[in-house]
Order: sequence, then C-alpha cells, then structure tokens
Amino acid sequence: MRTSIAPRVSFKAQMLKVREDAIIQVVNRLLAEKGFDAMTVDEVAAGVGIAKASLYKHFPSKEDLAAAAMVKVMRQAQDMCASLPDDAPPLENLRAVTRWTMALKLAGDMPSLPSQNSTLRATLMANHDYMDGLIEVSDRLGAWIEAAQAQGSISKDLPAIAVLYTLYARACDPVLEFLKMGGQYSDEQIITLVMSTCFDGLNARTAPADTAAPTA
Amino acid sequence: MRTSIAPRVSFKAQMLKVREDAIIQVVNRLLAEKGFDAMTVDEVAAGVGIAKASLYKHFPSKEDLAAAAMVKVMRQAQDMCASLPDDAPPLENLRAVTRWTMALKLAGDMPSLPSQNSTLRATLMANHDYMDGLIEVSDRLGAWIEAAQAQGSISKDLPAIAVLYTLYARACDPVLEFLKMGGQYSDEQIITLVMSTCFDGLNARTAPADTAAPTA
DNA sequence: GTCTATAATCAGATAGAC
DNA sequence: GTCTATCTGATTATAGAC
Repeated sequence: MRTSIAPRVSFKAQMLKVREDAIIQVVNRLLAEKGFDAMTVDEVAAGVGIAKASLYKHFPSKEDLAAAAMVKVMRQAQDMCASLPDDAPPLENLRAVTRWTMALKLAGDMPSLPSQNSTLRATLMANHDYMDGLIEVSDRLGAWIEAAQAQGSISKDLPAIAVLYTLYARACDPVLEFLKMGGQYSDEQIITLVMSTCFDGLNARTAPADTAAPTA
Repeated sequence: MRTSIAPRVSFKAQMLKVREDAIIQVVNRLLAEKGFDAMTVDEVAAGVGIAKASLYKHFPSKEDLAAAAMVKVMRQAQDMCASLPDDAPPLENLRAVTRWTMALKLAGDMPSLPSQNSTLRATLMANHDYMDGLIEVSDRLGAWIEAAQAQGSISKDLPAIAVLYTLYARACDPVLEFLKMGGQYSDEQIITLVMSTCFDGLNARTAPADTAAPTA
C-alpha cells in the first residue's frame, strides 16, 4: 500500500509512533475485555504506564482512543483480505476471513463496541481511515459472496447483504465466549464448531461433510 | 404454575403491582433501546413519571431494575415454551421459540445486557426467579435438541450445548438490527432470512427448501 | 510531552419533610 | 410512597509547572 522509498521520519516521530502503538494495544485489550463503556481512561493510562493527561496529548477524547483501536483492527482485516489469493474459490476466502475474525476474538484482540453508543458511532463514521477500510473490506467480501453465489457454493436464496452481515456478526458472536467459558473445547474446536453452524446451519446434513465438528 | 384459589391481595398491593409493572415496562424498553450501561435511572423515572427516589422504594438498585425486566422476559419465554405441544416434532418447537425470540427483539422488547458487566451478572445470578427460569428453559430446549438430533433433524455432529447457545444468541443477533436499519425488508422477511442462515447455513442447499428466503 | 493537581460533570443512591 | 434537595463517588477532561 505505502511506498517503501525514503522513510524520512525523525527519531522523535518514531518514538511517538511507538508510544501510540503501545497505547492502542492497551486500548484494544481493554475494549475486548470490558467494552467501551466499562473501559475508563484511567485504566488505559495505568496500563500504558503514563499519566492520564499525557494520553490526552495523543488522543483528544476517549472516543478517539477507541476509534484508533478500531482503525488498527480494520487495517489488519484489510491486510488479511489482501493476502488471500484472488484466484482461489471465493467460498474458501470467505471461510478464511471468518476463521481469522473468530480467532482474533477468541485471542482477546477483537474490540467490542456497543452498537447503540451514538457518540462513538459518530466519531467512527467521521473517521476516514476507518470508513475507507470498512468499505474496502465490504467491497471485497461482497464480490466474493456474489462470486460464490454465482458458482453455487453460497445459497442464492440469501441476499448478499444478509450474507455479509452474517459474516461480520461472527466478530461479536457470544457463542464463542460461551463455549470458551465452558472450558470444554479448545479455541480450534470452538472455531470449527461455529464455522459449521455458520456455513452448514444447525440442520442435519444429508451428506456428511469432511469439515465435521468434533463430536465430544 | 400458581394456584388460582383465593387471590387474597389488598387493593394497595394491586396498585403497587401495577406501578411496578409500569416501571418494568419502561426499563424493558430502555434496555432494548440503549442497553444497561447507557440507560440512566433518571430516564426510567422520567419515563414512568415519578421521582427517582420513588423508584428506589420499589427496587434497591439499578441492577435490580434490569433484573426485574429480565425476569419478566424469562417468564414470557417459559410461558412460550410451555404453550408448545410436546408431541410436536422437536425441531418445529425449536424453530418456533427461535422465531418468537427474534420477533421480540425486532419489536424492541428484548432487553440487551452487556455480557461483560460483572455487577449485573452477579445480581442476575443471585436472582432465583431468573436462574430458575433460565434453567427450566434450558432444560426444555436441551431436551428438544437431543430429541431432534436423535431423530436426525438437527446435526448430530454438533454438541447439544453449542446448538443451545446458537439459539440463545439469536436474542442479541446484530444481523437483525442491521437488516432492519437498511429498511429494505419487513420484520417477517428478516426473521425468515435469519431463520434460514441459522438452521440451513450460508452454504447452498442441494435440495431447495420451501422455507426459502425472499430473493430481493 | 510528561507530570501533579484540579476542575466540571454526570449518575447512582439517600435524607428527610409530607 | 412520593416528593425536593442533596450527597457521594466515579470519570472525562484540562491547567499549569517542569
């Protein structure tokens, strides 16, 4: 994406970026653990190991803190999509992205935002980095969805937008945490299970798939 | 459940119950709209039309307000389950409960709780009415799930607990609100769509089902 | 830029009269 | 039980020295 020629950045600027990356990492973890409303700026400052006032030199508000974390995750999603071979079967790419999303959540690296919070929504929708990323990812997934439907690997009865939302919703699926809390299944097994319910549904399959879930 | 003999309740007690029902209704609506954290006790008081201090004569804390709303919904769920014929195909009963849950959410009557909030969780888990209801509903659904798996209408590859969680998760599925926000589909169409993704999955079906989703 | 100290505000909960 | 008025604590954000 970015040119690798002449990274003319001062030492100070580099230090600043490192510091901000550390902040974002803490924010990301706290957002995943407790969500936006329960996360306090004091906790973030304590987690980074700097004073709260210093935080506000980097980010003008709590909302912007969360937005920065979301932008980082969105960038990762863009990179993930870009890394997939465009000549692969579209269904396989969709499955790979869905797996990646759920693995991120199970690892505690998926920030969870309340969809109702209006001030946060406003900040996020005003953030071009975030919105551009969201649109790019949606376009790419949308193209794969339509291609998969055209070749008959995703149901043609479903509007593409419903398929897209269903995949996005895996990023905040409570089934993942419920199964993890039970402690009965490994992260890999949980992902396999939810992949199965997502793509194959709960109904019995007439022909047993080779991607069958663990039976324990 | 309760005996209908000699409802010996004073007029005052009746008035109190009416008032508390009104409170719970407001709480329910606000929980569905904004969630627990964003809901303020002042809003509840304003919605009911009484002073905040009066609220605290009825419920000792904000958490108990939310718990009361949850108990009410849980009771409704118990009644819904009890109303289903026990000799019907178990899959049909499961589908009926899932439909009912999503209709409740689309109507704005499904309180949304942050699964991370610890004080709320504690209050809820200490509430016997709620926990008893949850256990009864889970037992009933669990029995239907196992029966459906035994007769081959729900996949035997999935642990029953995973199926149960997947059904519960429909109560807070963001796909419902996303599709509703789009304004392109009616509530009925949305429910049909999500029912399809839930039970049939995203994959193409070899044999087209008669419960196919709208194609627009 | 980082800090300590402090504003400013908001929300949950309570006191006390009636 | 309901009210007005208030307390208390937590939290976002800022002032101002260094």
